[in-house]
Amino acid sequence: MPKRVDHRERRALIADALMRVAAEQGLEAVSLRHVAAAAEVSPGMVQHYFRTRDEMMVFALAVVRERNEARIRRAVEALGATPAPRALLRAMLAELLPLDEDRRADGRVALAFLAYTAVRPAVAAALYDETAALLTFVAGQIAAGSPLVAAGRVDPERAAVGLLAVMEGLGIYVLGGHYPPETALAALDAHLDLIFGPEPPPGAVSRDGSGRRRPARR
Amino acid sequence: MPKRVDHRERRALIADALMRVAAEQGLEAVSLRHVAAAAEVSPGMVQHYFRTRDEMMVFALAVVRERNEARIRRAVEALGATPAPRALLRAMLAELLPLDEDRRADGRVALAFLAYTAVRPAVAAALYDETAALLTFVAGQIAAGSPLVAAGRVDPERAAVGLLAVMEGLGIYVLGGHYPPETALAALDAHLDLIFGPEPPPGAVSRDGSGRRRPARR
DNA sequence: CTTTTTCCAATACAACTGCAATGTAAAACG
DNA sequence: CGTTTTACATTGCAGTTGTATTGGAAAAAG
Repeated sequence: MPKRVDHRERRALIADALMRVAAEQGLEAVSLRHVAAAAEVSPGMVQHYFRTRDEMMVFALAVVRERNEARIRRAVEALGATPAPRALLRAMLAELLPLDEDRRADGRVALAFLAYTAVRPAVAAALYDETAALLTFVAGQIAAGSPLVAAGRVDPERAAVGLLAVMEGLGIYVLGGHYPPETALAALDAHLDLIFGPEPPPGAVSRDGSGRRRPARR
Repeated sequence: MPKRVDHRERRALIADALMRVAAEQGLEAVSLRHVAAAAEVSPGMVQHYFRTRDEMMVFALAVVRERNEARIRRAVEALGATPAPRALLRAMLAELLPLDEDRRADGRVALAFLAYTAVRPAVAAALYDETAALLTFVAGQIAAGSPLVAAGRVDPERAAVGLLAVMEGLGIYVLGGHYPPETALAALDAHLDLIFGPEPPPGAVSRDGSGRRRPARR
């Protein structure tokens, strides 16, 4: 056997360059030569690891998903064991919002892929599982943490759909520059207020570390 | 003066073809020749009315905005005079969701433009005003219609941001095929339930024609 | 009629695209 | 050592892109 290189490392290097190109100029600018230039390698090398452009796209989409997953995991683990459901959800969803430049860049790519998969149903299927998994997790947290569920005022699954939609929508508005990050966070907290109901009466012990109930205006 | 044709009509014809191309194959497939073929005219004619591709894009973006605006207007006017705020919002937002094939097609184009403008900040500014106007309108309806506002449990502006985000996010999930339309509608209704609070006690007259509180599961 | 102005068609061109084919260097194996 | 297999680099090619240019047809104005 001849010269051996770490295949995964090379692909990661290229995918990284691809992400930069896509974040800066959009997915339509992702071409063999552009990516090669961004990665500072020869076009031939890119072609060696990705025989076709579609192959590159599929891999890049997987990278986007992995990054999101890693973000979620990190945010959740940072909370320690047995965090309060509301704090958990808040940390998780806030982590997925494009609140700094890194996440903005990833968000632009993710948005581009959303549009990309909208006209390529075959590729879109790769995203179903992620959403479904996230959905049942969020629904579980709501069911476990919101007193309004027992009162029959909140349906966990429907609320989870809405909560994820809020996150997604806020992300898009922030990416588009319609809202500043603080507004998005405020809206997210307000929505969590709605789902988890008013604060318990004074005297009760609150284990919720995140949700001050009336943050300063704007 | 020579041969005279209706300039606006021609541009509308071309824009219509452009929308079809964009809806079926994505914005990146929108080229002079593709659009010309879809409109069944010569490429030269397209070039005569849109000297550059960017000019075409800008016009198409305006078309998308106009269609949305027209949809909103129609939905609102269909409710007659002085509709209940909640019913008004529900009709408006439901109209903006991609629930049938026409709206799905428009939605795909709108989504593509979202990604498009995300890497072209100059063009994105055209969308600010629309969101801002919609936002203040929605906030006003919430302030006028939700008893929770007076109780200090709901901040109209924040709730409006969240409500629009829910709509946007649900639209994206539906477009991506993650949820069927009914799930999106159910989540929208559930969210309106949260904002507008529980139904008034029996005996009070409800003028809300749309929001049954517990629609059948799935 | 002629002139003038608009509408549009056709063509040309340089730049780019994805992809295939070919060539070369080097490292592991026998 | 040589052989073989992998890793890349280079080049070529057909197709598409946006845009400029050119030319002609047709209609209104004189």
